[in-house]
Amino acid sequence: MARAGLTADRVTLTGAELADEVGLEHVTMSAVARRLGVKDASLYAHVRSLEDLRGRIALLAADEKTIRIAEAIAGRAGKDALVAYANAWREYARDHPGRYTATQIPIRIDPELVARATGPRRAVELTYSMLRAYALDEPDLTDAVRLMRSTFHGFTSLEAAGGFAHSRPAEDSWVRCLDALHTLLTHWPPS
Amino acid sequence: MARAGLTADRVTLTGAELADEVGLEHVTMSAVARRLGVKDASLYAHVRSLEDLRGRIALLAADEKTIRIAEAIAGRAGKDALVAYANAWREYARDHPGRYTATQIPIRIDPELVARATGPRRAVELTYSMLRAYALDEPDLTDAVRLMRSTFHGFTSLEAAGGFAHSRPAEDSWVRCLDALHTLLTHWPPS
DNA sequence: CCGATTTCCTAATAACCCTAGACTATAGCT
DNA sequence: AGCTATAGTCTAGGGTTATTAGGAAATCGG
Repeated sequence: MARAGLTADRVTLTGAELADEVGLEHVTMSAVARRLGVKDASLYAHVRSLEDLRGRIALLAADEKTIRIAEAIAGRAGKDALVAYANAWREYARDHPGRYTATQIPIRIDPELVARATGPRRAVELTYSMLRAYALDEPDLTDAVRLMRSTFHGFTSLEAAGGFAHSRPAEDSWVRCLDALHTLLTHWPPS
Repeated sequence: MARAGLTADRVTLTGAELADEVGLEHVTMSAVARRLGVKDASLYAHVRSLEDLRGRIALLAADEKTIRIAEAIAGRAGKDALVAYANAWREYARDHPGRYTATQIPIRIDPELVARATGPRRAVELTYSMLRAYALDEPDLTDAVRLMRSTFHGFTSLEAAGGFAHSRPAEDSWVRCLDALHTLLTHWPPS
């Protein structure tokens, strides 16, 4: 009986792939086990529970998204950086809808694992870096960071849920929203 | 054996209450049936499936949220309306976290039921109304509507997920973001 | 090569979703 | 009041899932 060579990371990755294909809510222990050619019970040697698995998928997604954004904004500043950041965010959500929804659930897993995960923390730090050229001081900077993150998340989330099924292409609105955010940042604090 | 007096609406409402108390993902047919003092199978006379029930909760939430917003912005215009709208949105999400998350899932239920539901459609229309005083023309108006909705949804969603666990109170950033959006709208289109 | 550990399995329990078919309360009709 | 039709509820049961317990086999450190 050859071993399947499971690890926590492989289980997580399989779950993430499944999430992108069939939606996060259909990621079950059974489905992941089936795809890995293994019995359900075997997964519990690597993952504590289904909720734990979902949390790990969320952390994986946060890491991947952070890396993409970091690459996108490297060597850019100002509006250039803003647009690159936002597009990287949106494209990650498009490319990996299941993983992206995983990032929306409150993480309720092993705190030690969360502490070791650099993704979420670095993601916020990157947002601060991206705004550097706008030269904001605290607490304005934090407010601006939160506005950016809220808008990016809200837009991609509503778009994914089919909220923009109107006539006007979502793409056009997206470009316009980025223009607006740039204008806002250059005139911060709002008068 | 007295009848329990079930209806689709009563089942939906019970599910919604449960969602707010224990989270939407823990709303099960069994749990709803238990709360109603009824067997699981009895629910299927009123609701097609669990997914159908979730969809109905989403529609209920959309209706309720729309009503709250409509009351909030009645008789207001300009920034006054903007702030009232946004606060009503955020407070609904705070008061009914389970129902609010239900509104985020793509609705995949009986199209006839969706067509009869006025909530989601009216919600978008209300956003247009709220922006009336800013006197925008299409397609700028649609872009602005989408930006508003994205930001409101994104902020409340991130806040609910614990994304603003920083030092600065989320409330302060919220107020500042609304200032920013108002400034943006008065200078639209962004230069 | 041996003992310890890890990996994976079988087996079992409990919860859950959902269907089919039987039964019963209620409303309308005569 | 009785009869009938409808609709509301239940019992029974099949299938899936999450999770635990304990056993066997592959792997690894010495």
